[in-house]
Amino acid sequence: MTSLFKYLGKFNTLSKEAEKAIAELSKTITVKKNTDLQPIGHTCKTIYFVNKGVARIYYFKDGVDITESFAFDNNIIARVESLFTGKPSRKAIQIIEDSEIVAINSTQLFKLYDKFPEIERLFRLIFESAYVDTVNRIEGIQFHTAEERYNSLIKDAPDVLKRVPLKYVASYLGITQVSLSRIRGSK
Amino acid sequence: MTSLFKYLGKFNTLSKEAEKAIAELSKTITVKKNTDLQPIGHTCKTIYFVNKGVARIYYFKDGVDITESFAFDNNIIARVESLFTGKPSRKAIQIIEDSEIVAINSTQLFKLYDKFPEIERLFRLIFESAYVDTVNRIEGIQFHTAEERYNSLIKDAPDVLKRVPLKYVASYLGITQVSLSRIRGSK
DNA sequence: GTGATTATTTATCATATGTTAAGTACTTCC
DNA sequence: GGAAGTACTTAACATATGATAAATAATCAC
Repeated sequence: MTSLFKYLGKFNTLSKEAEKAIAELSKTITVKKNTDLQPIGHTCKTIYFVNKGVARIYYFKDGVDITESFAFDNNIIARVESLFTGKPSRKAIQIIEDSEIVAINSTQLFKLYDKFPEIERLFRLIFESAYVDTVNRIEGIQFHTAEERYNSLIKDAPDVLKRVPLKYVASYLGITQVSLSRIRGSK
Repeated sequence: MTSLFKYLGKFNTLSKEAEKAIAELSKTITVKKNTDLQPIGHTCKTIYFVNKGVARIYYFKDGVDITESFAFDNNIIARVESLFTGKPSRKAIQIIEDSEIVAINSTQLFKLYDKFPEIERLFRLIFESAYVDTVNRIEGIQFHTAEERYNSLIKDAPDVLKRVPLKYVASYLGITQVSLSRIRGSK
């Protein structure tokens, strides 16, 4: 769980008591590739930290599997549209390669906010940062061609292409797998 | 400023002292149509609340004016990608019709967070909600045709079309104005 | 109110991406 | 290690949206 606290420390410095409180409601699990951590239709009550491995959030649009986002080593992943609303999520979290994951119980975590303002601040800062990433992503989706999007993925996150099946990358980029192959072929 | 506190009250109940503290660093201004509240290149240090009127966030992509988002009566608008990072924003906020705006000094507001955890919580909840909206918007952009996006805009926010020039709506939907006209014409 | 500017529509042609289908390459599992 | 399934590519055709240009409509300034 060391790397979790190293990650959290980048957002806010925590007291020993706060770290202990978070550790108490977290547990490390190893997960086999292709496993769903949480199924579609379930209300999200867990924030996951990818210690080592890869995960993605996905859902079905007209029967087609769509990847919303990826998380690699040392990053957090959660279905915020359910986590923050309490509504069931239409999305699932899937593990893409054999991974080591820290599962943080969000119901209990949110209860800690009253006792530990430093923890509330920590997660405020984490999700503010994620919010900024999401706002920036809209720009990338809306006003770049698929090829430009693919090129900047190669540049910003070359790991994705090595560790994630292309079919998942395609829907993440907002195109079909066939289009992605065409773009790759034209190089 | 009454409607601002009515809006804030939907997210978190505030003590009188907290309300007073927020009121002290806010000021109501009337702004003429087509005015930029804050120019491009400026680091965002203000959160705006639209008391009455319409505002939008926009930027230039290859010389073309792109609308990122709108805010109507009784809503908040801020360039979060600058507000939360401290970096200069490539975006501007423009007033679209003569409006009454409450400007909240964010530098001072963030300082209140230490003294008033209830204010930190309030804005955490506000931006968590905005984050969820943004995540949901990606889905709309990425996997619906321009026509579907236009139809759901009519349905969810008919005001937009009445109060906002179509050229701004087009880039918000991620298409050119000519395409938007074609879609409207085909009905 | 008239002219000038700005907003919107319509038409034509170009192009990126989608759809379907088939073929090849790679994995997995008994 | 061979069969079966899964992942990826390639090709041909269809279609939505972009680009450019020109026409009309609405708004603004004096």
